[in-house]
Amino acid sequence: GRNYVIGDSLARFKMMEGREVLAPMGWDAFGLPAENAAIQRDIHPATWTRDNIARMKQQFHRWGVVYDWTREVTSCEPAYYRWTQWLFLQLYDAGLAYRQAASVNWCPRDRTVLANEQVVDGACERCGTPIEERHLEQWFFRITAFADRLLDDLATLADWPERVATMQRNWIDRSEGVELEFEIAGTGRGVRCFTTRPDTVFGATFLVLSPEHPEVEALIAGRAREKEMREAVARFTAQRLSGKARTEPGRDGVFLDAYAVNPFTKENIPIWIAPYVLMEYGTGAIMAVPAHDQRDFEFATRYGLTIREVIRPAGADTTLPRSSYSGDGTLVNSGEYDGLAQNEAFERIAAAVEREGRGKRRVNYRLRDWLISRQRYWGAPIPMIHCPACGIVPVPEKDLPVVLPHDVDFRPRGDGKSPLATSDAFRRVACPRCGGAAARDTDTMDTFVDSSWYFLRYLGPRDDMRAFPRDLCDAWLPVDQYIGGVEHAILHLLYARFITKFLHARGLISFDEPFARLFTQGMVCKNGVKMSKIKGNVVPPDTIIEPMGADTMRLYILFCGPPERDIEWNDESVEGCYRFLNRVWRMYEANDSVLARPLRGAPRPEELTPAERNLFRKTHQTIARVLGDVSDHFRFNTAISALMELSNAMGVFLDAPAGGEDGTGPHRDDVLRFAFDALVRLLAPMTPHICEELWERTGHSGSIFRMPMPAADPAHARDEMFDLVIQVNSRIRARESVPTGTDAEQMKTIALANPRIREILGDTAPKRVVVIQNRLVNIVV
RNA sequence: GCGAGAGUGGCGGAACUGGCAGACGCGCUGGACUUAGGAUCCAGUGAGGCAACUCGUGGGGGUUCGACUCCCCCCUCUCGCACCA
Repeated sequence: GRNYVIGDSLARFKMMEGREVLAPMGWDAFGLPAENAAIQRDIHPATWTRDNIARMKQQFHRWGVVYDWTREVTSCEPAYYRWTQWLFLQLYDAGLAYRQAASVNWCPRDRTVLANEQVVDGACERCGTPIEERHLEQWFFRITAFADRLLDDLATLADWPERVATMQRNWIDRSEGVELEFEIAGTGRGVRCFTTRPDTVFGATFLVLSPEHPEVEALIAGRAREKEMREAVARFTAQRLSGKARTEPGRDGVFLDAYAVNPFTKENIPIWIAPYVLMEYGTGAIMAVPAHDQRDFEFATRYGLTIREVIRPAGADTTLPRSSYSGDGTLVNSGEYDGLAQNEAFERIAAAVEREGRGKRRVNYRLRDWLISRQRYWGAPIPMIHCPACGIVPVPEKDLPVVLPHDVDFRPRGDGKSPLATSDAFRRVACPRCGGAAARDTDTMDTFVDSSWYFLRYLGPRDDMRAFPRDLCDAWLPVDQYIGGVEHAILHLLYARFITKFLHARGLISFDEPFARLFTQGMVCKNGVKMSKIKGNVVPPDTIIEPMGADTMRLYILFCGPPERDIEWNDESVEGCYRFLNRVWRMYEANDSVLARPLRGAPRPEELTPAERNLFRKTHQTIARVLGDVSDHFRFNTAISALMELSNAMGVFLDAPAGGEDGTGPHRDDVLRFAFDALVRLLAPMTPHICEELWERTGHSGSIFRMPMPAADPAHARDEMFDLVIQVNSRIRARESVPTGTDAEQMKTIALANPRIREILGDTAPKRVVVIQNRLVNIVV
């Protein structure tokens, strides 16, 4: 709920600052969590989802969180997913949606495939079940075509948290290098290796292939140690599937009794297989340079393979290193390249490789294409048709949406097929191309497809002619302020960026990033752990709202810490917020005869008594602080403490006698009205209910949220006097009240004349006197 | 291992550009009003001395008249990535 409270308070605040605010809400309603919950309760996912939406809407209402409900979108409604399907067709048309047999992540419990991004530590992100590997035909989106732009444009997202940008950078993980072919001695075949360090090629003293590398079979077959080698391959594969290889990185390996030729040294170098080389990355084979790669070094050490130093750090004359060296240096033992700086050698060797046709420069990414098909019921059907005559045929745009049938056995099956496959009514279709009998694709799309474009739909939520109105999107988007949790750092936020870039590249929108500013709020914890239903440590909002009101809950959430940090829930601190709101209310009640009439014209400071001027000034100071804290940095916590200070100052003011030295004068009521008016307006975005009520009771008509924020006048916020701190050798020895703006020379005189200071100094002459205007004097002796 | 963030009273947290450390709130102590207080109000509240003063922002160095803030080294915690060639 923290997310919504921050967002709502900010939206209300920006409105009162005079901004045009669009705060919409949508339901990412398809997907596994809803579907699993529904299956568990034996009800239809549609029913479960509808009830949940109703419940959450009611929650928002109770919290005082308002959205523009005329723009509500729901991803599981045909009116929405029709356009998700349209998006699929756009990608297909552009050649960016393709079907491929691939070894995929299969969750045996959810009975579906998962995207790489949804696999955490070898287990299903949702249910924690270890994933299995399956070989299936699946739909992919070619996100890798945008890898460079997704990576490079992170630099333009200045208002994104560094943390999130870094996570995306790591995820995409671009590396530049060379793909180089090594000939297998005596066969005429070759093995291609990707390396980011072509400059170390003279130090490549062996090759390592992934156990799944296609060349392995040919190398093993018919060899003397064939049986031993096959067993090793099986063992390595088992290790990888069990996830052991991830958690216990080892340096196991087996020599294949075969050699390759290093194209630069012309030596025969042994070929090994080892599980530390991954088939999924690069070419599934590496040239091992033990002197300059720690993994290769450990491997070579274990099996007694040659370690040849080819990069020497400046100023050092090491021979064989005790560990690998991956830093800068110049080349040695590298023939004609000896003496070159490492980066120079990179270029020269890469050029030589290309010239001689042994390979080419290449860029590799860790990012893989996005696997989007799911063998589950609760999702948008993939708008494709399989025709025995024509092959794969897209559903014509005019036939969208492909409606998800309601009456289907929606439980997942174990055979790798979608529940939709059981529905003949759904599956059977005439081929749009030849008219013959054909079958619909029965998989559904990953929910992250639904949520990758929803922000466009907010500009035309009921439009049934197009997915989004371009003119409005160009005017309003990208989203000015996105507020969410870090958990979306790579999944949702990367996909949404990809789709936006795709639509931009296709000329359908004129911006190419979806979210200009991103704010990731911290988690709410209790007893040190994240509040979650699974942990069972959730404080139900109603236990706060029932006795103390929604405003108290909102205020506490905003007050208890900076919004980007995690907060620790504390029941007792909540009551402090409740007390504050009660104090404000009682202050109104005790002065209702004064406050019932609104202020007409701000008080003029020159007509006020000192006590009145104090409160008047404090009010201006508070306005400045609150506007500054909230507007730029969402620092509601310090804004609220400023408002508490103002309320405390008003308490003191109300206790002041009429007349006299410290008393109030004829303008008392106006000063009080001015302060109370500011307090209520500044507080309103955070605690809307009580402030709206107070606004009405203090003689105003119309909603407070149609009113502007009060403005701070720096001239009126300025303190008349300040505490001059007098230090001797940087230790505070005295202080004196002095008019603001007293010049440096005067400050020095005052400090040196201070009796306490004279006593301390005696007849020692100051060596130096440091004066900081409006702050302090430091006398160095 | 790599990357990001954090470390301040009993607790959550303040401190602008290097200038009064601990704002604001919680808790605690004492008092007032009360049949009562878990309501409200007042006072106090970093530690030691109980005065003058001294010590205090994870630890150790440094720069400076002056460091929570800047620089170097180290420790701890949280999060993310992790055999990416």
